Amino acid sequence: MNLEYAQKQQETDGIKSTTPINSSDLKPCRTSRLLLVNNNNNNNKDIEQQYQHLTRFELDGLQTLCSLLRKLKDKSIPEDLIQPQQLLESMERLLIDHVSDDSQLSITGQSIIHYNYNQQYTFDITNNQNETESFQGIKRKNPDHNNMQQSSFHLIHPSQHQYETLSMQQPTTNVVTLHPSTTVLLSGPLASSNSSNYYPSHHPLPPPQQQQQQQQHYINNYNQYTPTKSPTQQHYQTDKNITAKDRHKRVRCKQCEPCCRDDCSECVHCKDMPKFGGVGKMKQCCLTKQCIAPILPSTATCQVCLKKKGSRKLSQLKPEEILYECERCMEIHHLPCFHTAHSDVSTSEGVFSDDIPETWLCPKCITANTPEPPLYKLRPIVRRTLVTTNKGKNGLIELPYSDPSQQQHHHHILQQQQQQQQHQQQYHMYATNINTNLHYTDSYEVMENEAKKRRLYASMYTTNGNIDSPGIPTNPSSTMNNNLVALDDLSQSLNDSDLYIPQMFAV
DNA sequence: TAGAACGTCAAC
DNA sequence: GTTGACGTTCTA
Ligand SMILES: [Zn+2]
Ligand SMILES: [Zn+2]
Ligand SMILES: [Zn+2]
Ligand SMILES: [Zn+2]
Repeated sequence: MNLEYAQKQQETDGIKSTTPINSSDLKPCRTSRLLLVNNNNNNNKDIEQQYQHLTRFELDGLQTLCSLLRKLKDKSIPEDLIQPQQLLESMERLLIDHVSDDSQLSITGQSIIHYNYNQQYTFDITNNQNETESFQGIKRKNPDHNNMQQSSFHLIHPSQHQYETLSMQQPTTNVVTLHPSTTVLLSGPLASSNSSNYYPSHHPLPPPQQQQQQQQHYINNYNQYTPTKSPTQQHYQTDKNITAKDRHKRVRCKQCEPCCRDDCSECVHCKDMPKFGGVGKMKQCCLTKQCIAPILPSTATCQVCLKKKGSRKLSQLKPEEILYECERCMEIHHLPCFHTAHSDVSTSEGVFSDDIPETWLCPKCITANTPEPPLYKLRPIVRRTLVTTNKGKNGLIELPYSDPSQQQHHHHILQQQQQQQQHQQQYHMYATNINTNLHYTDSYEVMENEAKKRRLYASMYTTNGNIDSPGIPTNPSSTMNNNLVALDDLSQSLNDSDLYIPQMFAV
């Protein structure tokens, strides 16, 4: 079977060389860019029974992902991945199963991401008004294996003021959705897997009638969701509504790996700096130390309660104290404040970003179906992060050698962070924006710490270790078909120039 | 349209 | 007040 797939691939002459990017391969659902699997939820049976075709993007991306992971072998395996080999094999089987998929049939307008809501955990927290409310934390992992560094909390049903537990279920089918975004057009393979990973907090299946309407909507408005130009050429109606004033400034996190670097003294921005003999006209930060996790400034203000973010670190904040900026409408809210102000928006749910801290897609914009702005409309610092993750070949950006003492230092910081997080767990079990606080011990880990990568892998399986893969040998060298890996060598294509990106995306 | 320039803001 | 640099406009 692997051979068959490889042969078909040869017919298409590979991903990188000639496979055209067909706009019809783009799926309308643009917030679902993460790799997820169907589960056992009874509510989803009707969906499960339908065969889900994958797009060319999804297949190409998946194949490239498999290819890259194969090459990495035992390196850089996310710690929350229980059975990486089985996962990889499952992905490769998936490729084979879907090799004959029809891209046209993959456009259904229906979400194929589903969750299990069986398990719920309730916590009592105190909100800004010192009133105690019941929240329910969403967890991605099996509680037994869960630690807070890997879990996330997600807002659901704003009107209900609830957080709900989520647990990925073991897949019963190998249906995977990996929706492309416009950033795909800008980047190489796998861009769709890490461009801007949002994970939905709660996604109840709409009633059939609503589903049909939704589907019809996508069909009727397909062009709206299908870029026919490059992202920088697109113009959206919402452009006029969002002015510069709505664009709240972001500042560097001072914690991510690039932030920890020194100025390189060689890039154009460094050369312009007075300290390197320049005249200081450009006033931009060094190209090699551009932050990949820009945060809201301390002056950011909740639109409802008007409280400022203040100088406290994100890790010190209770969940209800964290400000979130919507990537579409640019509004900034505390979650409870959003509930209060928009209790009418109950048909949709917030979706949180794994890429940019303190960022989400607010229920209002989801309900309003606000189109995703083109990349060039994003704030440069945010755009940079999204593009950089793509530009970095699936996040695996090649980083300069750092001496062991430095690594020890960072490791120390990491340990401190973990202790702090454990302390925090005792009070806020679902407060986990930790994933956005990037700390690292080596160059690979820094990228892995970006939750999008980890979740991409981890979401394939549950953490209970009960992975159903009978008959699948685990020895990669003997069972893994190298034909699947033969298409490219991403690490080979990495070089220093990848670290430099044009101003359009760099600044 | 990409890169240069600069007003202005955030951090210190 | 000073420094760094974000977001936008300007320009070739
Ligand atoms: Zn530099
Ligand atoms: Zn940073
Ligand atoms: Zn507020
Ligand atoms: Zn919004």
